[in-house]
Amino acid sequence: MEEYQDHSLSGRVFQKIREDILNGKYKENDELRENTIGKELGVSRTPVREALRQLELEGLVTIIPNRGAYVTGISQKDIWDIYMVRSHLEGLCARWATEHITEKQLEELEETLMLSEFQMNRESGFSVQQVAALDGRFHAILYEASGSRILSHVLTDFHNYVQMARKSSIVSEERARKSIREHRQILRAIKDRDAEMAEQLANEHILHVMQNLKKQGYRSE
Amino acid sequence: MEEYQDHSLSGRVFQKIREDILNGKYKENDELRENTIGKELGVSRTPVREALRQLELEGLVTIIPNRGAYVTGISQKDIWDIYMVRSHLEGLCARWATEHITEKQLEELEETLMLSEFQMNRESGFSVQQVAALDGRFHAILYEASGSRILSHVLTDFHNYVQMARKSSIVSEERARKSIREHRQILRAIKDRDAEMAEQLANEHILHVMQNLKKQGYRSE
DNA sequence: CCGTGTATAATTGTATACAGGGATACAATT
DNA sequence: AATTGTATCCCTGTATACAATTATACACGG
Repeated sequence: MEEYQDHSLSGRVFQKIREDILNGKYKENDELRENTIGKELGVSRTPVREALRQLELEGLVTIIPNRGAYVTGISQKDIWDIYMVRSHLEGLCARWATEHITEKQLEELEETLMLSEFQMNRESGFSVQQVAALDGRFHAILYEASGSRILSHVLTDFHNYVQMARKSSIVSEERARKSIREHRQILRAIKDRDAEMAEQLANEHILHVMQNLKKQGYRSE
Repeated sequence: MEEYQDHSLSGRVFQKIREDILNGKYKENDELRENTIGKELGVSRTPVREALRQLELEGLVTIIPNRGAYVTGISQKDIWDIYMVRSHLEGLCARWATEHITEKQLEELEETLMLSEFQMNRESGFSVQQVAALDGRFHAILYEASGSRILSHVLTDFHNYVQMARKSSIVSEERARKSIREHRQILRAIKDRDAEMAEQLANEHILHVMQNLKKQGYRSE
């Protein structure tokens, strides 16, 4: 989708700065000087500027004209808010997906889910990385299946946000298993063409993820 | 909020191109050449580039590396989708606003609403421009009052989208009156600290706006 | 000692220059 | 005639240069 970013310098700079903000290298209110960042990354100011302007639009950076760019950061409350918003929208997404999903997408969901279940049952234990990637994939397919560019766009954005920001938080095995079971239920509802049920399940699924995060005592820094 | 844009050239270019996409000057799949646009606006390529990169993030433009920027546009379905998403989120927003609103914000809402009602009762007829502006203001205050940067951000974005895109559509006097009555009800629910009611009313409000638009036979081009 | 004003440095804003990739047109070959 | 190769032009990607604005330091006056 946005893979093109890898090909352009500004794209890579964009991703790098974004990462550095979300994982805390740049902290709240830090000043992001174009020259400094450029030298650090071995590029000129131009790509850095373009990246900063994009980050400004995403809300991660605040630009004061003729003054500079400052890290806005993303607070713990922001994370909770995103989960609340997501819970509503993932519900809507599951509903629409139920109505628009293609056979191919159903298969992809099934495959992703089976891989997840397989990962969880490996004797040698499961790879957190792998499970997280599969989780992301499951949701991404669902977004796509909603048939709504708009909805998909905003959900993908939010997903990225929390995905990166919660990397530090530990995912318990118990929660991982439960999460996959919930995915399974959602998929079943979609296959049954029960939009109402899919919506409710997806809605609750996000709330559960959030509750788990809260229980684990997530802290932003 | 984003008024700074007015001060920088790239900001103005950004707004200009965005406007020209939303009001149809640039049509779907049109190629946006940096040089051409730059010459049209009397600026160099640099601000144009920055603007295009930002628009790409907003989803209005698609950039193919080493090829160019193309208008993605916003279809009629996109508009409906936005209204559906908004209806969910405005509900959530009203709920949170009920819990977080300040006295000052309550007063601002009241004032905005009274001005709207005044506009509608003028003997010389009402100014569509004015009423639309007040409508926007009412919602903006509500977004702010939610106390959620995240929610406010996404709702503002969507509001701008449809605001600009539906400029062509005619707003009936009947609908305008009804809309203001609905605002009045929402405000009452918030004042009563009835979050449940506020959520439901705000939710329905957006759906009504959408239904009205549909009835008027909105067409994208 | 504090505030104000001015000069200077640093940083952003914009334009231009240069390098590289892709499209098009035309020629050559099959 | 069709397809492929190649040269050229145009456009984008990046760097650099120049202009404008803001921050900093220091001197001067109160």
